[in-house]
Amino acid sequence: MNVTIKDVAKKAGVSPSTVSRVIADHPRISKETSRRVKEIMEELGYHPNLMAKSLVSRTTRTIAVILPKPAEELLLNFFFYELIRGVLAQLTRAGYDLLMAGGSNEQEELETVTRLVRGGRIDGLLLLYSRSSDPIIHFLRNEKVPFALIGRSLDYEDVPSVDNDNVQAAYDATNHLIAQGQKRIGFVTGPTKLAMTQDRMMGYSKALAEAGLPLKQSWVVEGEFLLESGYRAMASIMSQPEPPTALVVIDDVVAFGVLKGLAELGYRIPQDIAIVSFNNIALAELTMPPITSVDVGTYQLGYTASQMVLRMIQQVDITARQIIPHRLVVRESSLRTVSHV
Amino acid sequence: MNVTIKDVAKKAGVSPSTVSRVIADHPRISKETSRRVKEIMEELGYHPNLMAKSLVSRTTRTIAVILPKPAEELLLNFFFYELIRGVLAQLTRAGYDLLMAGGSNEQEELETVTRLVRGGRIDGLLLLYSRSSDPIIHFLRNEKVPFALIGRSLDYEDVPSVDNDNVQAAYDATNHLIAQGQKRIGFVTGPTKLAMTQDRMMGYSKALAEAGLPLKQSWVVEGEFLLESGYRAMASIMSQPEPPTALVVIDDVVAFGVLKGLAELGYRIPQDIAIVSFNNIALAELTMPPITSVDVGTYQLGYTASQMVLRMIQQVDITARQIIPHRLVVRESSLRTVSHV
DNA sequence: TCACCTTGTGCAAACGATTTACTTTTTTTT
DNA sequence: AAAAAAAAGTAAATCGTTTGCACAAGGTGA
Repeated sequence: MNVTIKDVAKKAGVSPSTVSRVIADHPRISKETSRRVKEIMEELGYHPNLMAKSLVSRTTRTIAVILPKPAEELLLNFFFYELIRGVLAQLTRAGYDLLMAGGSNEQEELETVTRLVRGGRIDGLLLLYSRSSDPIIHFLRNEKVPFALIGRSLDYEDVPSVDNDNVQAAYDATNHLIAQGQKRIGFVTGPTKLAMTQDRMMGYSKALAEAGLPLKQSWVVEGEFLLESGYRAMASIMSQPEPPTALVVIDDVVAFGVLKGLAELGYRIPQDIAIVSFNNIALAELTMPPITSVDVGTYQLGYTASQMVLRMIQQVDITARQIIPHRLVVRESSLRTVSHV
Repeated sequence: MNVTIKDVAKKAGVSPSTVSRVIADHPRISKETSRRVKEIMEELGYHPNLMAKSLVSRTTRTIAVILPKPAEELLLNFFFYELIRGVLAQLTRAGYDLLMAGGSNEQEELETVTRLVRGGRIDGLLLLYSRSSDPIIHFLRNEKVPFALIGRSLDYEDVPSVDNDNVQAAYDATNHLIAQGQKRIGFVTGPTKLAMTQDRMMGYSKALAEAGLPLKQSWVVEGEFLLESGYRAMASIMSQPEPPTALVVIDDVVAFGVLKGLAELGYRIPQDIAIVSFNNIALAELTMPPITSVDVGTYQLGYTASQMVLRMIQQVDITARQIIPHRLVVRESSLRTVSHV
């Protein structure tokens, strides 16, 4: 059996309440008593039972991250890991633990969230994505649980969230291609349910429109955030009579697939097809050729979002949407004139 | 205030104990009562308080993963994510949650573990690495907490763990280079404190010895599991009078750095320097050239280790060491005769 | 009919902390 | 030196469950 607060109290010749106050550094406790009790805690190797503590304090010092749908698939995308790195950094700094949970479908996800929230297992949570008409967001608002979104809610304006200006980001990326003289620019996109996808699509079409360039529906392919998606998209998009000569790709990992697909079809990059993508994961600079990518400050996104949740837990009322700046990192994959190494 | 078991009891006109028994599907409860109580639970949106539950049951359905030292750095290596994917898959399957925690140095790590274990916050845990004379392992054995290691303990024989046969893996990798006619084979290694590093080093030297090839100390460079490590290693290793013509690299990410370093120095791969590395992360096939890598079944490693912990929680006594098979995946980076695409 | 199961339920004591409201002791003020 | 105020500590209630034991009612075998 573990050593409890009573054991410490008995050995120190004081009441449990006193020990509790010593732990909490309560001012009512004399220097001398405090010292003695602490010594005994040390001696007995006492550590407070966190469950008992949570039960009475209604607090757990734990934040949950909900892993969407097929967590396994999702986690194949390094973007999320970089995000989690940021989250973890902020949470450990603040002395919070991170709980990862999920479900295998939307229904199960909601059940998990309900279990954790109603069950009092967590103090707040973080959603790593934002899709339209999400029942989880609805639930969390009703329960008034501190939570923040990475991305933005398509349903509610005032959900605390951390996001990029994805419209502008895609606008910049597309304009970069246009500046390189590209005229036939396609888009390999993600699930259209996601806000991020919709925003980037909008920036893309805005740039095309302003430049007076055509947006052909056959140049736009939808997929998942997976390598295979990009890979498969190439077969279809390049087989049409007049294929694009440049592609905006929703995500680096997808772009890796695009690269692989194009290589197999015998296209050279960037000479035949230029590529720009998003997220700028570490490996974007290691492919051949290195990929031009919009750095969205992924780590910052996670770090800031956690900070937001932590603030909300401290009763700070937040309904803000915070924007993390992006930055186009130009590499070989998008350049018209290239001198190969 | 949340709805408690008492609220349900009152509304159903039964005692809290009865409600508790309904939840647990106790056989002594009548069909009729059970039905009525369940109906009311549904109606009130009742969810049991997990903290109270844990307090009395001394169980949390949570497994912790301890992130070593500078978690931030560590997480730059994709190997760990693949590991965590496996862990997560197993845990969610079994209805367990995953808690991630860590510290910024060995001392803090131990404190975190102590807090979680003594504080009763977790049912078991998983260590993602194994270094020599680790105080955490020592602590966990004393406390008799269910835990498993990925890798193997250098201090104790009987620590439940899941590992590869790293000696054999490195032996195979090195022999592959030898079979390609390589005579001057170097090794870019990881922290020598880790069992994995030591084992691979051994397999490497064994293969060289058997083939009657020299092992020059100046061909062996130690580093971290980081891209920079591999990158920096190249400057020193290639500047010597008789540099190696082939390299065994401890990890794919490090190999990425190696590739980058060699490219900058003007070496061609594999014509000038052949490369073999370990872990076979998804991106190993996307670099230019694609990297020959030993697939160690990373996902399996995580999956199996979690399973082991779960079994131990179910009182199954485990002191076994389980070996996950490895497999050399040959790609361009190691081949002597190459026809470029 | 009686002693004895079986079945269904309730009471109350844990689990290990925190916290409110008191009590006791010491110090200060007048 | 008495009264008031401050300091230090305690007892007991509470958080929301589970569970051992008691008990009532109905059924069974002799």
